[in-house]
This record gives sequence, structure tokens and C-alpha cells, in this order.
Amino acid sequence: MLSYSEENHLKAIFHLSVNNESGVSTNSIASKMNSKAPSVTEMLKKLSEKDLVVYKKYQGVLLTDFGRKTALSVIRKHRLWEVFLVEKLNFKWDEVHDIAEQLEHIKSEKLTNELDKFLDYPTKDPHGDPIPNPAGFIKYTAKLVLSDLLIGETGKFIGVKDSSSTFLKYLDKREISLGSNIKVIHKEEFDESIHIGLVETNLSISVKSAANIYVTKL
Amino acid sequence: MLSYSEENHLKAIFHLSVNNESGVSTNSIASKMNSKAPSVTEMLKKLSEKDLVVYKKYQGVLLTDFGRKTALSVIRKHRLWEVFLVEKLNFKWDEVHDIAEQLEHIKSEKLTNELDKFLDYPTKDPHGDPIPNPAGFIKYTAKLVLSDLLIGETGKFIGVKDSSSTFLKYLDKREISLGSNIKVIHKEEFDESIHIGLVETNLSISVKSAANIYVTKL
DNA sequence: AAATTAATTTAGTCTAGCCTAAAAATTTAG
DNA sequence: CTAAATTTTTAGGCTAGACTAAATTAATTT
Ligand SMILES: [Mn+2]
Ligand SMILES: [Mn+2]
Ligand SMILES: [Mn+2]
Ligand SMILES: [Mn+2]
Repeated sequence: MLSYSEENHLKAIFHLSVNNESGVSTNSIASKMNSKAPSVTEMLKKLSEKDLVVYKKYQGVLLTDFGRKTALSVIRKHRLWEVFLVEKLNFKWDEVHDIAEQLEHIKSEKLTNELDKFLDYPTKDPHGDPIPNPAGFIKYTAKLVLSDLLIGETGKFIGVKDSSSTFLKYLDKREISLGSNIKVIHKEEFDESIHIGLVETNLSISVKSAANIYVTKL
Repeated sequence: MLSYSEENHLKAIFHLSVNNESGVSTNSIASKMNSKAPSVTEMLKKLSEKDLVVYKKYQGVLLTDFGRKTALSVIRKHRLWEVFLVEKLNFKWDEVHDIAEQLEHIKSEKLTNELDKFLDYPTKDPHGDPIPNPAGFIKYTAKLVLSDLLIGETGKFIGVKDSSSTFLKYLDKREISLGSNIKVIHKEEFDESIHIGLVETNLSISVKSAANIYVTKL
């Protein structure tokens, strides 16, 4: 039975492993966990002891298959609960993350799988992130950021890179929501802002925002 | 922000306070918590420090209004989650308690209240126990145990005293479920067993079982 | 290639939550 | 109303998980 802290460390390592062939560094984990390096080192020893990671002093750390599967099980629960909160309990997409951080640690496979069924087997969470299946398989969708689109190109808004409450609420205010088709109308040279067209309206947004919006080219 | 252990102690004290005017004893709490007296003493000092209980050495302990409200909030969450598991996720009444023990500690008032709404404001949990309202008000129903009924009397099955998985599954097997009207047909002198009549069938059950079934006289 | 800088680990400390054993207070009994 | 039994508290210890400061190893510069 893993502790919350062990599960959270595994999750952090998993997220840091994406696009990172070599080992994950102690400091990067500490920074993601809002803790300090010595706490991470101690945890790595414990996780290594339990065969959840491969750890060699000063060499960074990598998940074992077992560790990866465990991390994905936590992520699966996190995302399913986020769907539940939005779909069934009237939460907004910017309100669910903190609660899901708590719910992801509830231990009951039956609960997770019944929840999955109850939600009709969703494949994406409210932020567009893929939901791993019970076996720990996760289906990634090719995506690029809106700021990479050229003038005249259109993309479908499929996810956010920055999922902070602030950014999510900003998108709500501008009525940019998951699934929207966004066309790049014009790029301003002076401040690099990007004029975009939604189904109805046209808007202008900063590069910073555009760099945080995942799209698939249409 | 209270810890799980603090919340669990409050819950234990609350349950031990029912029908117990004077203070709750250290040992009774330890026994309910599956811990030892010194651990309880230590916790009582902490809870007292936080004004959740009134504690005086060797004098037992009582909840303050604040402590009582806090305990009831945990119990409210526990019972709402049990309803959710049974009503929405196909759990049986004997499978929900352990999961609710985890879920009752999730911190989000909005979550609790939205869940309540989603479940259409249930007043009883799957075991017949009343669900406190958001203000911490709990509505008790007058009840007696089946074994107290006299021959010829009929009672409506409204709750269980023993809510162990074993007993609940036994009731399932005998097809005795919440809401059933149970008539006492005969009491066997030899082994004190009680012959009862359900809507259709007649059964015989032990005094022990009968002493664990709450009914209201019809 | 040595020196400096940066990253990581070790050493030692702290708190929460639990424990056992011993001491003290309260209750029960003779 | 003392004496024994019971209950409760204190004392001291342990583990998990966090931290700071110091030491060590690795990486980067000159
Ligand atoms: Mn999230
Ligand atoms: Mn998400
Ligand atoms: Mn329960
Ligand atoms: Mn219940």
C-alpha cells in the first residue's frame, strides 16, 4: 500500500519523464513537488527499495514498468474524477484540479472502474488530457500549439498546456473552449499578438496565450 | 485544516456521545479507534487546544459545539458517499463503508453540497442511518429492535445496528432488505429463535439477528 | 587539467502519530 | 475507609516525511 507522498512522487517523475529519455533529476522533482532536494533523495531510496524506480546516486531516476503503471493508475483516477466533477456535479474546468488531487488517492479498483463506466468511458479529461485505460495504456494525440499555426491556418482547440485556474478563466471570458475551431487571421508585428477567428467572432490574443493552447491542424 | 486522525477521533467521540451524558472515556475511544489509550490522551490534548473538545484529565471528554459540527460534517460526507456508491455505482450495501471511510476526508464544501444535490438530497444512507444537513442538523427516527416486537406485531425494517459486511450479506441472502415489513409470527422457546413473516415468505431468525435489526412499529 | 560552480547526497533536526512500560489518579471492594 | 483493581496519564521511543546546513560528487569554465 503506497502512501500519498509516494504516489505523488511517482506522478511527478512520470510527468517529468515525458520527452526525457535520460533520468529525471532530483531537483526537477523537488521543484515540481514544492519540496526540497533532500526530501526527494530520501523518497527515491524508498521507491527504489519497492522496485518502483531505478535509482543510482547522482544519476537521476527512471520509473520501472511497475512504477509507470502505478503512476498511470493515479493519473487515471485524477482525470476520471475531474470528468465526474465537471460532467455530473456542475464544476467548472478551473475548479476541479485541487479536489482531484485528493480524490486520486482513494484506494478501490472497483470504484475507479465503476466510475469509468458511470461516466461512459471518457477518453479525455476536462482539460483535454488523455485518460489511461485500466491497463495503464495511454493514447496520445498529436498536437501543436496555436502560436505555431501560420496565418490562414485553422486548428481545433484540443487542450491546454498551462492549466492554471487563471488561464482557464481567461479562456472562459474570451469564450474560447475545448473543441473550438480557431483560425489565425493575422499576426501583429509590433507586439506579436495574434488575431484569431472563432466560429463567429474574431479575437486578438498574446503569443503567451497562444503558446499555451494545443491544437490539431485542420 | 484537520488531519484524518483528528477527524476520525472526533467521529469516534461523537458516536460514543450518543446516549452518554457524561464524558466519553479514553479507553472507549481507543477501543473504537483500534488504538491505545496513550495515543488517545495525546490526541485529546490537541483537540482541546483547537477547541473541538472539552477535556479535563481523568474526567473524560465531550465535544464542543464546534467539535460536534465538525464530526457531523465528516459523518455527512461519509453517508452521502455511501449513497453515491450504492445508487450510482452499483455497489452493494456491504461494500461501501471502507471506501466511504476514505472519501469522508475529502475537503471541499462545494463538492459535498453538489453531491447532495446530485443524489437528490437523500435523508438516509444505505444502512438506514440519517444524513446530517449542511448545518449539522441530524433527524433521528424513533426505532426499536425487531427482537423487542411481540408475537403478532409488525415492524418496518428501517436500519441495522450491526452493519458488518457479514451481517449485511446474511440479510441479503435471506432477502430481508430495508423497507421490508416484518411480522413476528412465533418465538421458539427452546432456542429463542423468532419466526417472522415477510411480504411473501416466512422465515426464522436468531435473537442475535433480531437484536440487530431496527424497526418502527406499524 | 585544475578551479570554480552547480547538483546531489549525507547528517542531523523537527513534528505528527503511533507505541510500550511505568507512574499516578480514580474507582471499586472488602 | 483503607486496599486492591482499574483507568488514565506521563515518559520515552519509533517511523514517515519534511527541513537546513554541511559534505561530496559532477559539470562547467578558464
Ligand atoms: Mn488536474
Ligand atoms: Mn486535468
Ligand atoms: Mn459506513
Ligand atoms: Mn452507513
